[in-house]
Amino acid sequence: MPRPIEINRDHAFHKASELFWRRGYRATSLNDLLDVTGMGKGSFYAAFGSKKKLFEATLTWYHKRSTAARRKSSDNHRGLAALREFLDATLIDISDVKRRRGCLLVNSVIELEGVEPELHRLANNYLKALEQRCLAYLEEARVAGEVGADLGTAELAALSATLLQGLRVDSRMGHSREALKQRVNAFLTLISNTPQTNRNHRYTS
Amino acid sequence: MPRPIEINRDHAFHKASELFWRRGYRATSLNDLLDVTGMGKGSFYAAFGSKKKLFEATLTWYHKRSTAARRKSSDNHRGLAALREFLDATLIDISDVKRRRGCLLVNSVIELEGVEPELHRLANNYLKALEQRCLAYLEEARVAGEVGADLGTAELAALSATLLQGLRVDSRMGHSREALKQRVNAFLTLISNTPQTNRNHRYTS
DNA sequence: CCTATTATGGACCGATCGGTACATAACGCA
DNA sequence: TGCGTTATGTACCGATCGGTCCATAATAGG
Repeated sequence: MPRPIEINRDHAFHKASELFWRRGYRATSLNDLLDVTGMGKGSFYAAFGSKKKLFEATLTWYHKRSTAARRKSSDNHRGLAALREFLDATLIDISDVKRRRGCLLVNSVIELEGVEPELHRLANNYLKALEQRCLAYLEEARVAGEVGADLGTAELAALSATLLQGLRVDSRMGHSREALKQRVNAFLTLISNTPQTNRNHRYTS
Repeated sequence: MPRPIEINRDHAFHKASELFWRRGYRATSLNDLLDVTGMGKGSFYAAFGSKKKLFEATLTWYHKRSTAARRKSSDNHRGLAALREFLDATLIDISDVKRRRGCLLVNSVIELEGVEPELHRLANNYLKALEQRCLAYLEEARVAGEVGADLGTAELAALSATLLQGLRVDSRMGHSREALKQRVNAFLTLISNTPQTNRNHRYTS
């Protein structure tokens, strides 16, 4: 009886995420979203409710998508190799130097803190999940004896997550993919298996 | 003859920087700036020209100020100790967990890339200067034999800069000062003097 | 065909944006 | 006192914002 639904939500999320990713939440206007999705205003509000709700849905869509991509590429590895695949998969996402878009989650956390609390919280939660992934890989690596650093696994996971966030800022600064890869390599070299004897001292405070 | 100038530009920069720092460039309206500086609209435009120009001036003011603060605290140290003071001084700036403001330069680079090219470029340049400072300290440390990592000094400086940016994202995410300090300590432990023998392998690609 | 239901896009809304113009108040000096 | 200069606040501007409304187009079943 009714006219069938024509909108492709997945396509809309894809297009919207590109826009939010590159220009941020506030700088992306409703008209921009209409242009890029090809929707009319009526359809847009019928389908998504508001710009804010679309952004929430886009964040979730983005997170699921990139999580699936990373999982796929690191599934066949274990320990440090899996961590490396995990980091590399992230680099692919963020290191397009022409677009300089960084990471939608980091961008959102930075832009929206104190301005859009709910949106900030959502992006923040997704971002924190990454540290847990790092932790899982590092625990495997620790057990396998691949980790030589004289540090707790949780500390290493925290450091990895911070590094990952720094890389996303680097991307936004325009650094090349090679530069980012070099940083990842340096980090992995630092934490990989090294002897524990003869260490001079350990910073504590 | 004339009515004396009452504007305190330094005070205005200070107040404006707090606002831009916490809420970003676009989310800070002209009225917000007028409220916080106590200026009238006429005085504001006579003194600063536009919101954009005020932001540029505020960025520069902020950079000079924080550079001076860091220089002061690391001037009496050399090598790795100086790097540590440098990182700690940055933490003091960004790790107020109640305000979660992160770093004005990083926030601006993220928010304004692709939206306000000139402002982005300005913040980007100031941010890149930090890597040079890290490099200088690390070169001193290398000569003094304090660096044990099997990596080039430039690679370490790049990694330090990336870590520093990651810490600023952490701040925006609401991590506590202690959590940030732990990450700094972990990093310094990683790069400080360790034996070079027996290293398994080195990541290259 | 006709009818019911939904998608569509433009007209329109009030609010807010950054910025300008200007009349007025406050002040130092002669 | 009066003059010259500057600060101040408000009225106002056009543009744009997110969001609502509604007349119209499109498409299914009867």
